[in-house]
Formats: sequence, C-alpha cells, structure tokens
Amino acid sequence: MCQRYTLDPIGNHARVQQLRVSGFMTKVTSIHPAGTAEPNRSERKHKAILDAATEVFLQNGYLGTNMDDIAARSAVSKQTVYKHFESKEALFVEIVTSMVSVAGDRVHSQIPEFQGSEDLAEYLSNYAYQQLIVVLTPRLMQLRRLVIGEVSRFPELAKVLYERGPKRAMMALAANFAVFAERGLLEIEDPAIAASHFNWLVMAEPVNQVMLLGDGAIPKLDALRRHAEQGVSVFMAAYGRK
Amino acid sequence: MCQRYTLDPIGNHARVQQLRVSGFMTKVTSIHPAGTAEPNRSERKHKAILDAATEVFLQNGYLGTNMDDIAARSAVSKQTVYKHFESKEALFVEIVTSMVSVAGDRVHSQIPEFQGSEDLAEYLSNYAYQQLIVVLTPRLMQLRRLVIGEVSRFPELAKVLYERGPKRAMMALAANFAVFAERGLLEIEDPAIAASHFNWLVMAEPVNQVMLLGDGAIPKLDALRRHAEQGVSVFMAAYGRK
DNA sequence: CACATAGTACTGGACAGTCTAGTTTGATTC
DNA sequence: GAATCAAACTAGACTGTCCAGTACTATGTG
Repeated sequence: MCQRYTLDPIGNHARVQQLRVSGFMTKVTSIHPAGTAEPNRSERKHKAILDAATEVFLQNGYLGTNMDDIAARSAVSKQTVYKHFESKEALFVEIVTSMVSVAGDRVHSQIPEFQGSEDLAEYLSNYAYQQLIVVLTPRLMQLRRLVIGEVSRFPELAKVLYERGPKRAMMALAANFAVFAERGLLEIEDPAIAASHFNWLVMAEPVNQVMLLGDGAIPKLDALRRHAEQGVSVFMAAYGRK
Repeated sequence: MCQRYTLDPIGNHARVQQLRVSGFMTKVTSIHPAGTAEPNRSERKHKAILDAATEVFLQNGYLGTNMDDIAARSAVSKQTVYKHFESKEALFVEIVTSMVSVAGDRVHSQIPEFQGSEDLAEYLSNYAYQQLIVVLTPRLMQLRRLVIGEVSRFPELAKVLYERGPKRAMMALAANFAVFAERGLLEIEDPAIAASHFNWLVMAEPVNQVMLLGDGAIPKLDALRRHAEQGVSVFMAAYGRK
C-alpha cells in the first residue's frame, strides 16, 4: 500500500541519472581567475535546486514537500527540476545521502590529535566539546528528525545515517581508546563499549532534548562546555587509571 | 505555508467532542456477567477506529495516512469516523497523547522499590534492565519516530513526549538518587545530572540503534541484561562510595 | 544552430471532508 | 411479542483541492 524505497546505486534511477550527469560533464567547467570554479548556468541551476529542496525537505518532510514549491524557491521552472532530477524520490535520496556524508566527514575531521604531554581528561573534554558543537546544529538536528521520521519509507537512508554518523564516530573513538589503553592511560576491557559509553554520556542528553524540543533547545556554548566536562569526569572515573 | 497545530484542550475541538461524548454516556454501559464492561456498538466502533488509526499512523506517519484507509481497516464507514473524531488532526493528536501517557505510566509503574538489604549495584542493574525492556518495544520506538518526524508540524506533541517520557523518568530517578546520597550509598553532587548520566548510559545506545536501524535491531533480553550491567558499572565507578 | 530554460497548461490520481438515502440497533411502550 | 422511535451506522457518490509528473511553445544563451 505504501511504497518503500531502497537505495539502488546500479538500478534504473542511477543509470538514467548517470547518463544525464555525463551530459553535464561534456561542458568543461571554466576556471575563474581566482582559481575557483566558475559554474555555468546549468550548474548554477542544479545547485539552486539542491539548496531550495534541502531547505524545504528539512522543514516539511518528504510528503509535506511539493515540487512546485521547490521550483519556485530555486527560481527555476518545474521542467528544469525534472531535467536535473529524475523524481521527487531521487532528489530526496540524493540530498539526504549527500548531507549525511558531508556531516559525517565534518564530525570526523574535527577530531583533535592527542599530544602525549597534555592531561588526558582535558583532551577528552575538548574532544567532547568539539563533537557537541559540530553535531548540535539546527541543520544536523533537522536532518536527524527527517531521517528518523522516514525510517519506514526509506530504511536505507537511516542505515546510512547510522553508519556515517554515530557508528563511525564511535569506531574512531574506540580506536583511540585502544591506543590509550595500550599506553596505560586508560583501563579498558572493550574499547567499543567504552566508546559507546563516552559518546552517549556526552551526546545523549542534549541530542535527545533538541530532537524533541526543537532547535531552540540547543544549549549555549558554555553549557555545552560544562556538559562535556561532567560527562568526561564520569567516564574517567570508570575508565581512568586507578 | 505549512500548518502548525497546537494542543487545545479547551478549544473548539474539545468542546464539540464533549457534547458528543455526553450523548454517548446517556446510554449506560451494561455490565457483563463476568463483571467486565460490555461495550455498546458505539464504544466498540470508537475503539476499532482508534486501534486501526494507531496502527496506520505508526506505520505511515501523519501525512502518509489517509482516512479512507482507517475507515476500511476499522470496518466502519468514513462517516462514522467523522462522527467520532472531528478531523484527521484531532484523531492523530488524541492517539499520540494517549499513547504517550499510557507508555509514560507503564515506564513509571515499573520502578522497583529498593530493599535496604540488597546490593545497590544489583538493584540499579535490575532497574535499568526493566526500563530497557519496557522502552525497547516496537510500539514505543515507532511512536518515538512518529513524534520526532512531526516535530515541526506538531511541536506540542513532542514536548509532551519529552516530559512524560525521559524527563519524568529522570526526575523519578533523581529523587531516588537523592535518597541514596542522603543515606551515604552514593556520592552525588547533583542528582539531576547523575540521573541523566545513568539514564543515557543505559538507554542511549540501544534506543539510538533501534530508532535508525528499525525494530529488527531491538536487542534480545540477555543482551539487554549485559548492557544494563555495563552501564551500571560505569555509573557506580563514578557515583558509588569510594 | 543546439540546447537549456521559462512559463504555463494539462493529466491523472489521491485525499480530506461532506452529503444523501437508506439500514441497523436497541431501548421504550403498548 | 409487536410497534415505534431516535441515534448510530453503511455505502458510496461528490466537491474541492493538492500534487507528481508531462507536454508544448516561446525565449534565451553559449
């Protein structure tokens, strides 16, 4: 009764899209004096559509969004929208997967390196604080709400978000913890479990609040700082050297 | 552009509904031999509609649900649906608020009493285990997804879920912790923070997984038991008597 | 010229909510 | 037990609106 979409990277959509995209690429993007790419008209429109659609999907959800609105907001005719994206579904999937990847990379790249000399608790505190700042943005929280609300219609998208989001973060963390344990800085039996404990001591409370109470509930920086420190102190009590 | 609904317990909807309900009540519900209430036709239909609508809303979301489907599934004419509920919106709000309340009460009533004699860690472990079992059900996880997905359309519903769910649980927990601290069983500065740490050490990882990976990711009982113990052991390391 | 785009009308289908005409239920009364 | 009556109900047609996706013509643009 209610369609269930799956990501289908070698299926019809992707193939058709591929053909269209290669069409794009025949015109070589000219290079701007400053060195930045000077997007031609088609590329500008493409981006305008993506930007507008992102906004609308995040705000209204998949079903709550209509293509006429996207066309109007991107100042483009509806026909042009369909020239660039095969369907509403394809547009949605592309936007969400792309946002998830970008966000996942940003979270990942934000990880500071541990300088052997500093205090471990302080390092972890900064780490936690950075993660909180990157994750607790309206954009990311809206994305999370959107994907969670569409789990039954787009289960693959949620899986991707899980893997490029919390799972990836916790695996990176676990790898770090394993090193710290090796060096005798932490006492850890299972680095994966310790990573989960760390991650959720830090993230769970504010993320849960913002998910339900809205972006207005995003805490201020000093509150995040304190929150990070409190979480880390519990973590250190359990996993620090006795 | 996109309607935003608010809960309006003394507004038009409620008043109209009240009139209709009093009509119901003129006919006194007859008493079954066994002592259970024998619902008359109207009450049976009312419940059938609620049950069907619950199923469909949880599965397909608010916009993904249509009233014809609800009528068909409850084996009732569409007119009857509108006799019992003023609108799709009213039906949705009633279902969600009612589920949230029922679930909140169930979680709350599941709290065991601490017998002074037993081991505190063991008690907390059982406590955590019970909460996990009650919360990690398909129904509750679907409800959570539904409400989160509708935050921008129905912000009040999400607020209610937050308050009757995690907030209430953590406040009960904090009250308990304050007593334990008083008795010298735990070392706690701020019971609310300790409660948040406890709650999320236990709940965050599985809830997050199930929210994104679907109800198939609900862990088995023995895994929940282990998970509860691991969370509690971290908690005790931080807040137990040194 | 070739191709992308604008603008706009159109198709086909879905859906919330209403309307109507007739039927069922169950309590009351004779 | 039969007649009566009001409220609840069914079935399905109907309205008005919304919307994904298409068609077509005219207008830029490289």
